[in-house]
Amino acid sequence: MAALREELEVYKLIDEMDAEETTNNAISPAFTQEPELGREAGTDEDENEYDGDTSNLNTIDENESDDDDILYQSSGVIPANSMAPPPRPPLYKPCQQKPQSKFHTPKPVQSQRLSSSGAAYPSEPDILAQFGQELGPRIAEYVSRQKSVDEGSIDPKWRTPALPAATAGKRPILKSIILQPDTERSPSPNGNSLWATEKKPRRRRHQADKKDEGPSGESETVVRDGTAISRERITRSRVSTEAAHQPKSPHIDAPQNPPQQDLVSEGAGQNPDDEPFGDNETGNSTSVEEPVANTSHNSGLVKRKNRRPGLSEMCVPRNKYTDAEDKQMLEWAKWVYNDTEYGFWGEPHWELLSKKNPRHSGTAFRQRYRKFYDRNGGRHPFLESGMADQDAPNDLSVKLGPPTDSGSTVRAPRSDQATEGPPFNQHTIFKTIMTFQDVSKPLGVQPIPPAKGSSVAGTPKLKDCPARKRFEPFKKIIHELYMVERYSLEKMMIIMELRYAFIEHRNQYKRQFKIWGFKKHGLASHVESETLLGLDQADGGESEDTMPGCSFGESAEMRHNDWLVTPLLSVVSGQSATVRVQL
DNA sequence: GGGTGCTTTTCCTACTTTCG
DNA sequence: CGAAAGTAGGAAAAGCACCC
Repeated sequence: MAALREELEVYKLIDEMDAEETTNNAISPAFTQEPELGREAGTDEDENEYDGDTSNLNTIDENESDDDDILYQSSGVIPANSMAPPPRPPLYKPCQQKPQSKFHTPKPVQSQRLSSSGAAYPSEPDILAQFGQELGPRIAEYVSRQKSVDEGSIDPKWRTPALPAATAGKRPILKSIILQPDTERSPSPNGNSLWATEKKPRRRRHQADKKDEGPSGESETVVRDGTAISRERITRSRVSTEAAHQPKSPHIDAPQNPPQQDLVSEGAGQNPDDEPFGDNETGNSTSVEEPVANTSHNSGLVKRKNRRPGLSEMCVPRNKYTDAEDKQMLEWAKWVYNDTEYGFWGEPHWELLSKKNPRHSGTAFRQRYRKFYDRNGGRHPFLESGMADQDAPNDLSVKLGPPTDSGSTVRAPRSDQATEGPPFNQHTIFKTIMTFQDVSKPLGVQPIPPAKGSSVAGTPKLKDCPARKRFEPFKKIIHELYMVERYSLEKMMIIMELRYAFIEHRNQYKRQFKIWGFKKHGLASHVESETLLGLDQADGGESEDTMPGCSFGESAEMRHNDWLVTPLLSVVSGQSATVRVQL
């Protein structure tokens, strides 16, 4: 009992201290200490959970919260010395005293207990009788507080939602999900929780909504109306407006298969102004005769057919793949597969294909082919059925080809691709494409394995500006640091972060280096980067396509000024580096 | 440390379907 | 019939892992 009194005294002190704190800052302490509460609760839970003998828990409950344990010990229901480890640290009290915290979530088990039975808490006379006039009122007050924070008497719609994480991993699922709501929760006129997200009528697309809005959607509109042409794919593609208005074939009843549409509707009548294999660089004798795209048009925008509110009148036409392009791509894949040492799924030869047909990027070609590949049951379309079996091996050791010049080996196709796809007996590309349309399963049904390095857990959010735009103001600075001063990437990243608050992922730097041609390996690369930089300087040192809405704040302005590399560089590099760079 | 490949996510669009 | 909602596709961005 002496230990109990001592413990309660400590509680009192903490309570008083806490009361003072909560008047000024009620959220922060609760927020920071909440996890500790959960952790301790879980520990206790484990202790009780595997005790195996719940008879000692008497009538109240075997469910466990820290306060309950304290109360139980205090009430003598459970001998204090039976709890391991005794004595309990008095650290829990502040947590218990902060139920008003916004982050506090009542434990479902508590709610169940308290709400289901009015005798869950000892009555005040019982407490007084048990603890006497000295400690009894305090404990009664404590119990009263506990009752007050219990949401059992609160309308369900006003209750805070339970946090799954509060119970996951620490508490047995059964204990956390057994809510038995129908035992006590009174029906509400509208039982929906006020904390739940508002259910709005489904709108078409949130992006479209943003366009309807003012400032936030302004940049979008500007991009679409004004600078859309500057987008890389547009400038590169020079999309044919004629292609954008291709009449649909009336007998096409598979709207979800653009290749089929393209195949039928766009197969002829285009200007042969682009010979995919014109330079015969591939050495492929079966060159595609049909043109790939009409690149004579320089208008990147077409009038929107069904203009909706918030959308500009002009739009960028979809850069559809024509059947000729599909043919070209498949021929290209066949050639790469059979006659080259390129890594089949590697970027180089797809980029080369993109150079031949700039209407689509190399990545786009690869993705396009990937879909064909998937729809074909994980087989290359250009292979006969017999060969296809070799192409979709379960053995990962089987490779598609010899190592590439760069040393990278050709990867085997994904072994988990369906190997029982539809038979693929047609040899011609035309029939090949048509065969794809016969695949019963849509593309989405095809098994697509998660990437090894999938970032599903941390969903990447595209920033307001593409990386190219973000990097552009710092190009010269980065060049100076990375190429001239020869700082390592890591050090340069630190410098950029500390000095310019410019934080980018390491790979983003690498990617940008590749775009800019910044390579440290070899003098030629260095010269190349210098040349590239010089070209930009010829443009006035400004990026020609500064995206509206991309604000870099003061950091961006620094590119216009002389900047003196501060001793920070010396700190980072360990060398004397006071460099003045005229930008 | 630097470079590259592979994959997924996200954005934006066209097209189709549904509904008042 | 028109607008809204739904769906699929093209492309870029981004992260991770691997190799040199």
